[in-house]
Amino acid sequence: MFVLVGLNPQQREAVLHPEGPELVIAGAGTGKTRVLTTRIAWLIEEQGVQPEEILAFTFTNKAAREMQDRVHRMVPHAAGRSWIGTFHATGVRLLRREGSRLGYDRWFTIFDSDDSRSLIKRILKRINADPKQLSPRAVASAISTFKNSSLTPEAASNEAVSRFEEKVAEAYGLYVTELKSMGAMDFDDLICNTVQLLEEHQDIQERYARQFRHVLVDEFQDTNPQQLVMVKALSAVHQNLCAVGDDDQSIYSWRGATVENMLNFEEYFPGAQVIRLEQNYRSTPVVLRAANEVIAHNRRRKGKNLWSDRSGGPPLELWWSEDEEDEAAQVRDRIRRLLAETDASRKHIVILYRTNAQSRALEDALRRESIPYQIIGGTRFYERREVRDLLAYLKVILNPADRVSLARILNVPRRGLGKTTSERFFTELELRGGSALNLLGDKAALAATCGNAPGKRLARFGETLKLLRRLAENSDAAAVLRQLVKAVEYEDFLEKDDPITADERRNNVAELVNAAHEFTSESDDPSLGAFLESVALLADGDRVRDTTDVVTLMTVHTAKGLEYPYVFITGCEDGLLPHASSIEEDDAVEEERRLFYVALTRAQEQVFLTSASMRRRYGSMESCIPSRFLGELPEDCVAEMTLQPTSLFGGPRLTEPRRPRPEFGEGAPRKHKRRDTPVSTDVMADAAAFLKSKARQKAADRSGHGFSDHDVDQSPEMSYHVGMRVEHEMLGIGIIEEVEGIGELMRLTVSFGEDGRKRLLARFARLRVLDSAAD
DNA sequence: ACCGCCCTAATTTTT
DNA sequence: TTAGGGCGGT
Ligand SMILES: Nc1ncnc2c1ncn2[C@@H]1O[C@H](COP(=O)(O)OP(=O)(O)OP(=O)(O)O)[C@@H](O)[C@H]1O
Repeated sequence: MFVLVGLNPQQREAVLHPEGPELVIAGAGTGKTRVLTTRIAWLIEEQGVQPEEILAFTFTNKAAREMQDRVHRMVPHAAGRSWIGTFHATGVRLLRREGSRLGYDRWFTIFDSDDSRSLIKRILKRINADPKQLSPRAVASAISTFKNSSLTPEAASNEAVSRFEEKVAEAYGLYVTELKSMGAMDFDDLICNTVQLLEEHQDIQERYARQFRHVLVDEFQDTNPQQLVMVKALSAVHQNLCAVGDDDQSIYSWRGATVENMLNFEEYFPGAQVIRLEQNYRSTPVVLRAANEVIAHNRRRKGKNLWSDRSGGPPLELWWSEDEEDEAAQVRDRIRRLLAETDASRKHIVILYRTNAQSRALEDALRRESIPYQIIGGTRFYERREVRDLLAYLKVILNPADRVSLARILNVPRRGLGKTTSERFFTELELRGGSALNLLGDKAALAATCGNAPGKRLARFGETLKLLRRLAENSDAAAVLRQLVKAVEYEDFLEKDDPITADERRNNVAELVNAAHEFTSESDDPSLGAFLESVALLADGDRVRDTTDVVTLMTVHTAKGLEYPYVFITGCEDGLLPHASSIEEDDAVEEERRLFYVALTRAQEQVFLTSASMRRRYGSMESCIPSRFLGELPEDCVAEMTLQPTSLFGGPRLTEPRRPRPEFGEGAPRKHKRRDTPVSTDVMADAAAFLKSKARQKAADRSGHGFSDHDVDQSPEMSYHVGMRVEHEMLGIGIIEEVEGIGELMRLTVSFGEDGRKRLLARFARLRVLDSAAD
């Protein structure tokens, strides 16, 4: 059985599992995905299962494509016939076919989160919600939670205990009705409506459950309750479910995923066989030990026993830096050295971070030195304004009932249809019901509701839409898009709108046209609807190119399931990783730790960790402390490459240096030394000795004070710290509550007793230091 | 209806 | 730092 070659006995057992539910629970890099793929090949090749009798769920479309390709390679005649896709893509596929049973058109519109948000915004305005209390964002996430726990608007309304919750429930109700009336589904609907379809229509459920003799799920730890229902329903007849996952890699609980799906597997699927894989094939033992050690700090977990028979491996390198620019320079220099000194090429290197905002500095550093890179995620291509405008047009062309998209394009490019006209038009439209195209074609009605001149302009706009709609009936997506750009003179609009950015935005338009072309030539359904669907379902991970030789940048979340020889984990600071919003809760910190674990276990050869002592946030500098997770790494796995600069404000040193520091002998123990000596000279000297690189110097110079020793201990503005008693000429005596920024930009929040709190620019405040608070 | 100015709030993570 | 909303002038 050729497909089994090279598998270890446990993997083999998992692949060859005969019938009934099976759970493969195993740590990172143990070959779970490989088992899943091989099992599909084996089922088809050896068990006589037809490719279309197989349903497999992956986390991204790219993973699906890869799985499809690999199965294809192992079993050529199976090409493209199995159902392999994400939960969302599979939901869409079922809903396109059977959605009419729920009252949806075959080409229902898929709302992305942005569309949902605009709809919610409109609804909140309509119900006079205070935008300060009810942000569209919060309501959107509440609605998502409702949907994922299959709570209807009525139920939500009944359960509401506060005025606030009532409003949210009200908005939820309107949102659901509006969506339905527009013939649109949001992301959650793609799952929830599928579940509804299967639950309410036995015949459909039975038909598909009978068809799918085998159901397989990758990354099972990150599925949500609705997805579990979907899996159950679709595997109900044959009960052949193979799920693989790793509870230590559950990192999406914030969007409703629950690891309980996996931990209670045997309860949900009685008689399930559980198989564990313990040999890691990906990483060096050093990386593995580091990862194991860190994750062992989580209390809520079923332990694992991961091992590797690879030998040796370089230690994890830990680089302390001054700020994010400095950090980026270190990363860039280290990459240069990797490329020069090892046989690594750029595509073997990934730079990971917790938040997309962190990519900026890294990107700048790489660009300056012309190291080619790709950024995955962040402000995605399909989120650019010009791209979204055009997509909105396409959505309206396909589905004129989509009022959210219609509202977006009504006056883009500007055609004299401003706020007033827009409001009148939509009020009338909602009053009448029916298609927007009907109203746009009714000149008398338009004139009556919006006035003569605006009415004419609306009618003209309607004509354009109708023309394009007719075109779309028998042309492909690319043709429609090209005609659209011409018809609305979109490029002229870009030029007029802002000549400075016009070029770049025109490029984005060209890129979109290009993407449509590519789609139409590659897809077996080149229609507009199919194109819009592919865009809506596109995941960040899908955009990872692994054929071109470039360094890759992405968030840790996006990196799940991938592997790279060299992994840089940047921003290892408390507040970032673990993220500030998770620090309060133990469970949340554990999820952050899993995130760190995921990051570490992406590495095949070596990990590089960076941690900055200051970081720009919202424009002003804030000091950072090292990530608590760094302290959880086994000492002998880590090599510190730079000295840990102490925060200018005497920030705590969470981790002790791991190596004797030749320059400074043993180094005085200063574990808990802080506050009493805000800026100790020897610490500054330590730092100064290390701050040699040009980038560092430059950054320091720009922020108004270099680390050159002469202004270190005299400059008064550097020695403010929280808890200090100070005197102000006018305001009197106060206590410093907060220190933000450095140098000229340093701002202090000082509490002056009865007189309240003041935020002062340290440079101008002329404060006299009375004394420091005792620790 | 449109434009430009100022203010503010916000960045976790994504299908 | 930046995007989006509110406001007031044209
Ligand atoms: N039996 C084996 N022999 C050699 N290499 C293997 C074997 N099984 C898996 N591998 C390799 O180990 C690496 C990790 O495999 P895979 O991605 O399937 O693991 P995983 O358990 O899904 O990891 P993760 O949970 O981190 O996503 C891959 O490069 C794969 O080719």
